[in-house]
Amino acid sequence: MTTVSIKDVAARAGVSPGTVSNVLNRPEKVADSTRIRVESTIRELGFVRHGSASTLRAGHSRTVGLSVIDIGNPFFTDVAAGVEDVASERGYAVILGNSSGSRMKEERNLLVFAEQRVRGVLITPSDEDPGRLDQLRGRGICVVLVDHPAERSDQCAVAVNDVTGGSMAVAHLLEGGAGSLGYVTGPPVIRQCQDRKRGAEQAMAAAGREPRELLEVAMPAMTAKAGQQAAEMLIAEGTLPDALFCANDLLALGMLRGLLQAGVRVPQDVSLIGYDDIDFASASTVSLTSVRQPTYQLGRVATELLLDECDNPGTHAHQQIMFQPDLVVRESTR
Amino acid sequence: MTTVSIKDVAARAGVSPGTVSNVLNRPEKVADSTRIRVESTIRELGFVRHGSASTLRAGHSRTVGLSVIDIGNPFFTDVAAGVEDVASERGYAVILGNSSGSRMKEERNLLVFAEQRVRGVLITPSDEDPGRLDQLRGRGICVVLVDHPAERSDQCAVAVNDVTGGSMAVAHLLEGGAGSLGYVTGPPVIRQCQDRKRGAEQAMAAAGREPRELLEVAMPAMTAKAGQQAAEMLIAEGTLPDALFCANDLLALGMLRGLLQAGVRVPQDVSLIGYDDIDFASASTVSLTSVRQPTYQLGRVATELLLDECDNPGTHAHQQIMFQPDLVVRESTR
DNA sequence: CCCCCCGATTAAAACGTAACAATCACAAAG
DNA sequence: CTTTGTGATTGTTACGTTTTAATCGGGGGG
Repeated sequence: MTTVSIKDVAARAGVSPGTVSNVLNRPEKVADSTRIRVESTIRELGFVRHGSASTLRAGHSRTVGLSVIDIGNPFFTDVAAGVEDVASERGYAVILGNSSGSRMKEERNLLVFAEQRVRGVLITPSDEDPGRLDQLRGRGICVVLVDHPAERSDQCAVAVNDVTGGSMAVAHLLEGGAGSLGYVTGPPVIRQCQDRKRGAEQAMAAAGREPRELLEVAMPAMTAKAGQQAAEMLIAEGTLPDALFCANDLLALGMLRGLLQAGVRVPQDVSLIGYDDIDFASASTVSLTSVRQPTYQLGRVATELLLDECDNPGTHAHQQIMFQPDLVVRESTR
Repeated sequence: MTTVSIKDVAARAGVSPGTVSNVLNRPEKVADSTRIRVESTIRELGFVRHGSASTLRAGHSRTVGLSVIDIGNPFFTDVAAGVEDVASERGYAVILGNSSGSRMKEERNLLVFAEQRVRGVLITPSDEDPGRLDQLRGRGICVVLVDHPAERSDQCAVAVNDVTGGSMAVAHLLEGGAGSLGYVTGPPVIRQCQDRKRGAEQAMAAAGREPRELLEVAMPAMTAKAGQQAAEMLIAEGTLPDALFCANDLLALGMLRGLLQAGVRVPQDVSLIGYDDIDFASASTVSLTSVRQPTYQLGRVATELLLDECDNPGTHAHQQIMFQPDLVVRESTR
């Protein structure tokens, strides 16, 4: 019940609190004999440093905040895995915030990060407003954008080229002999959705097709359920194109199920391509052609940039990194 | 850069720091007129409470720690969603730790929790050793077990009956006319795996079958990849039973893909049942029969118990809650 | 033998907030 | 006019750590 403090350790080991602090933070400053004695006292008493006191005094903590759009999407859990690995290698803890695509929840998470005085924030912003992020930077909290390109050069950002990815997807569908094309997407405010659409249109233009032919179906969520609803809708309306590009794999998997349930064969009747190449894409029975992103790397690199910025504010050079996606062809496309 | 403190707000609003603190923590104690004035000054100056200072002074924080075994498993993201919803309703933030099944990582996460002086910890323990948890309790940190029954009555725990679940699964396979039966599982140290196996054996005994007939295939991980490997192994060895019970849906989905790739028809040749009923279970083309758990509820209830224990240490009565699972029959079983 | 220096250690002063007792203003009761 | 009560506000102290400057104890050079 009574928590043991640095003073208790000091008293027990016969040294001053300052020395215990040194053992904890700059072991090289203290003589080996005392260091060993203090360390064993720490274990003996079960002392655990009071992170808050430490943060208060030091002015910053050993934590970073990670704010993602949908923790239920394997894409983001993979990113989070990369973040966590790098962070824990460097002695940082990760506070994970899930915005669920809601601006309000995102703001609440950022407030928590600010209260906790996290060292830095990794964020996949749910909209384009940079105001909140500048506010954080004004508080001395570094911010790195994840899966989002930087509009400006005074910040770090790690992204994957979604225009290229969209273009690759649709080019592949056209190569397969697609006649009519559809793009199944999420809320249009999401940048990823916009960019992938832009890429899709470019690919159509490059193939001498009229971009406006691309039938857009925007769903309110980017989940498997939404994908299945989209399938039912297209079939009921009789507007089913013979090639479909879904803005992520969850939508595509739902679409796949909806199509098959209605007796539509994939890929014979309809070609289907997803985005992200999540694990389940290859595990679905008609395995899903998809656009792979270096997801785990995205998290790793973003975190490395963030911690570099935190630890070397003087020499740090902002970087805007843009990865390229890969097309992974499987069974769901002709 | 310069952080604005409670004193700055006080000076600007013409009150004492104590009053600002009251506005923040006990608004009812302060006159409406001053409260409004202080609140607007807070907004004007962009003041954000220093969580660490607050925690240091108050002796505890407004955060809870959540330690899960595999954040890549949708089961746990669903649990996490329940946790987060309740926590944020009550003004708590969640620090998420992923143990990846590694005891060392789990310990590191718990250390972070202890350093952060979280108010309480929700944990799906990766093994049966209660030592670390008692240590936390010794520090005044409440602990609630999630998806794990309590061995003792001096703690809260929320679980789902895995013995019943395993039994339901195998009983269903037997009803479908299963001849030979297999159980595809993860590391045997995981309690969930053990309990589901026990249930499976009970169901066999109840049907007059010899429990030892159950072919156990233990994989080192509970992922789709591992499931597919298990399929390849069983097929290569020629020991494929005609009914398979997988310890979770990820294994089952991998198994499904492995079987279909090898030309084994599901459910005609092999009946397949998973566990957890994750979203992807119903989205896979041969939709997966599975054992559904009230996953989101698990997270919600556990968090409610935890916060009750934290906030009313006097009147709190420990509870051990055991939910019952449901069988969800789909296409993958006869 | 004195002085200086060096490494090791310590004392003391913050960091920003919460909580408690003390004070204040003021109105109602006597 | 004094007392009492009440609600609002303030002053002060402590939380546990880090950090800086100060101190200590010797060893070596002069």
